Amino acid sequence: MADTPTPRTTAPARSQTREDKHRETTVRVERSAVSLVLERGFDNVTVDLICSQSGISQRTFFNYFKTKNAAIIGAEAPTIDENRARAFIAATGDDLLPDVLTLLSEIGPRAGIDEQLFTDRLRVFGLYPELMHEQMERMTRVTAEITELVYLRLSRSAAAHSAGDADAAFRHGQAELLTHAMLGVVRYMALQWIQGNDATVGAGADHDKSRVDTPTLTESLHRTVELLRRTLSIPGR
Amino acid sequence: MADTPTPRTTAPARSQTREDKHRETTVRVERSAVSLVLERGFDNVTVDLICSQSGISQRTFFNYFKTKNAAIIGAEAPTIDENRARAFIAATGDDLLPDVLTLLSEIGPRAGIDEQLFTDRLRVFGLYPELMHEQMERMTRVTAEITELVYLRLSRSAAAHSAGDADAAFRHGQAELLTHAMLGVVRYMALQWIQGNDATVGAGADHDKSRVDTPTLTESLHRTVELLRRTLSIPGR
DNA sequence: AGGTAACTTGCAGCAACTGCACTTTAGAGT
DNA sequence: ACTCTAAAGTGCAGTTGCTGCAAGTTACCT
Repeated sequence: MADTPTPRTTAPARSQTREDKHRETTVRVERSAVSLVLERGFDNVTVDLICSQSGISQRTFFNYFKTKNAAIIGAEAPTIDENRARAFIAATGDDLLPDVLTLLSEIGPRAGIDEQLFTDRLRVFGLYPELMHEQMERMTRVTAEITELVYLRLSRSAAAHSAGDADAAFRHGQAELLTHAMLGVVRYMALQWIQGNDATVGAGADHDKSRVDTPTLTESLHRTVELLRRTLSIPGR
Repeated sequence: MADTPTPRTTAPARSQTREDKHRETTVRVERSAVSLVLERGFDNVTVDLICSQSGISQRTFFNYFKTKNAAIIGAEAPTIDENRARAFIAATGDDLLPDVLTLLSEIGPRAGIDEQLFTDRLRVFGLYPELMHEQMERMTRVTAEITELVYLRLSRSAAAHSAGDADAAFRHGQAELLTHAMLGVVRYMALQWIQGNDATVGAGADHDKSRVDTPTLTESLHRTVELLRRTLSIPGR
């Protein structure tokens, strides 16, 4: 993404460039939205409330976010990191499943995201499943891209012994199927993770807002992959 | 719920029992909604329009359906058929994957549904993915039940050589994971199917509303299972 | 300093949805 | 057949999410 290409002619240490301001208000509003939902419940939070809390007009709110929910679950549309995508295709063909999972789980939590906001949002997801579903739905928007990547990877590892059109079509089907199945697994992971987080939150007293032992994405990823491996060996016997 | 236990004292061939009427108007409104969306586009169909078309007041509409979308995608909450559930658990442990898939794909299209309405709705799903997502989301509501069933099935086939608590927990994890993964596969199937249907619809002229060669649920199910089998043998090598 | 385009905002309005109070009607008892 | 009651249908008023338009305000460039 190259965060600040600064195409401006003069690019000194300006105090408040336009984009900075935009990002700033975006996160400010999102924080307001999330914390308001947490403390008053979804139904008792109106857009107007979020607005006054964030110091913007309602009209501006809807310039920033398409919907009220978008402010809560996050404005940024989930996308795939170019580099990771490249790495994914280039990797050796053996550990496909875990690789796909990794790729998928990395489109959710974006890089430089506000830590507090992130965990709060997670708690919101735990409380209001519909919102999480919406988030998952947004993730499925990139299904096509993922499928393409999986297809490329499959083609790479199979290049040696098959190159017919039929095979290509077949592999495309595989890619699609695999992607959807793995998306389901990601959903499982997300649920597990949220549950785990909720538990630790519940266990620790209110004052303990410091970092508890969050299971780490990589950890639960490994666990899931292992479980998946052991599970999938069953049906074929 | 044993569809017509008729707890009434007098249960002769009454012309229009209360429930009959309710079901009747329900389907009437749903038909109006779906066909209106098809001919005018989602955004150009208001609840008021659907109401006047169906001869009910708006207030009544919202007594029948929770939301506008509910009228379009169908009011009936997807549930699992008791008998099928029983059969699923009782089945031999070998063909788990296809069985789960079958079970899942049968919670969508309900038994005695209006044929025309069904296919029209499918076309709507093709046109407006958000609606299909909503439908899928409703399906995921029964995740817990499915998971339980899968768990029971797993336990049955594994009963011989393991009964520890740890094993039970493990199997529960498996069940959950499997359910979510298979839900993803169902999503894949649904998409494939809709695509196929759209194609045939596009090919046939407008007047040809008779039954074309719809791929049949069982057919595409078999194909999917086969593909799944062949695909899953890859990652483990 | 001045100008232009982007950002912000108020306002007016539509559509989804809800609570409340009232009428209508189906179904049970007599 | 008549009544009585509870359920179902309806009108109305109000809230909330969201949009278009026409201004005002601000940032940035020359």
